[in-house]
Amino acid sequence: MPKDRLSDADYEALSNLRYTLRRFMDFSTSAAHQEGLPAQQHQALLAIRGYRGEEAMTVGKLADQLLIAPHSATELVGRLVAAGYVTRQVDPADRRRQTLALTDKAHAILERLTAIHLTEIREMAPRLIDILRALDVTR
Amino acid sequence: MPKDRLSDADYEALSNLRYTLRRFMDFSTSAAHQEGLPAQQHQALLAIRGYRGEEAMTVGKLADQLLIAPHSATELVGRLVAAGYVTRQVDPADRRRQTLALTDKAHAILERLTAIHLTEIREMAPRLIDILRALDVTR
DNA sequence: GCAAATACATCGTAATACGACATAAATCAA
DNA sequence: TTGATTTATGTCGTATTACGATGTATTTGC
Repeated sequence: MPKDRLSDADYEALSNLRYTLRRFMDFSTSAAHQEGLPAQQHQALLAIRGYRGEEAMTVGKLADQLLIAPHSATELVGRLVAAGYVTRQVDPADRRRQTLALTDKAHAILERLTAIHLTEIREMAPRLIDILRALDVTR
Repeated sequence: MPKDRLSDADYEALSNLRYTLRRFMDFSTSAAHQEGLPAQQHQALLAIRGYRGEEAMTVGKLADQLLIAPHSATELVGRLVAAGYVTRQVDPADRRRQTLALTDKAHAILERLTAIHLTEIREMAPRLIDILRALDVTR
């Protein structure tokens, strides 16, 4: 029971959803760049900071969170360490693992970025919910 | 009145939001690839199809929709035309403009992709709305 | 009818995720 | 315990794609 046929309104609503998401992503990328961070590095910092409150993030778990291959996470972390945003140290419990932590510099930047993101999201949310409703209506 | 301070829960909720969005994007990218389409080409087809129901899309308006530079849209359209998904012809009303239209092949693929996207969105929506609520609660 | 603006196009470049491959540590079976 | 397997991370070359710089054609404003 997928449903009848797709209407022009379906395509339009889906297109609008993607446009809204793109604008959010674009806002986010710009905000990160203004803080001197590539978007993916910002996401890495957020994933580390937001990981179940405050558990120990590792390279592999970061890869899971960001939906990238483990070795891509390795490279990303390498850039973050080089830029002074993250420290990496061997996990004593399993010496194959590298635990990651944010530096003060990263905490400061991430706080600013998170604040403006919350503001932006609160502005975007009603529009987003309207679009989701439009898509569900056709159900 | 931005508000007090950011809590662990704020970071976690924002991180969860991004993770949910990434999974949707990842789903979408994979679905497009299974149809032989790079994600950005899929978005272009959707933007052309969904543009206010059925108006004439142009290279420039596509750039606006995709939030890319006009010349990037040119290149993207070039790839779409080469792959047989889009036809491009001079707009008689303004011969600087190129109007874009989908081929039957593109319509067929886009219909399949849109159908499964709607299904996926309906599955994701409740989770998404919960997260948005969590972010607003802290308001 | 000419300057400015608009729309699209071309080419070389840079960023980054990936594939292929490699290393080290932990686990498990005999 | 040792050796095979799995897990976690790392290295290097490559490919994709958006961009900057720049160029051409068309339209518009005065």
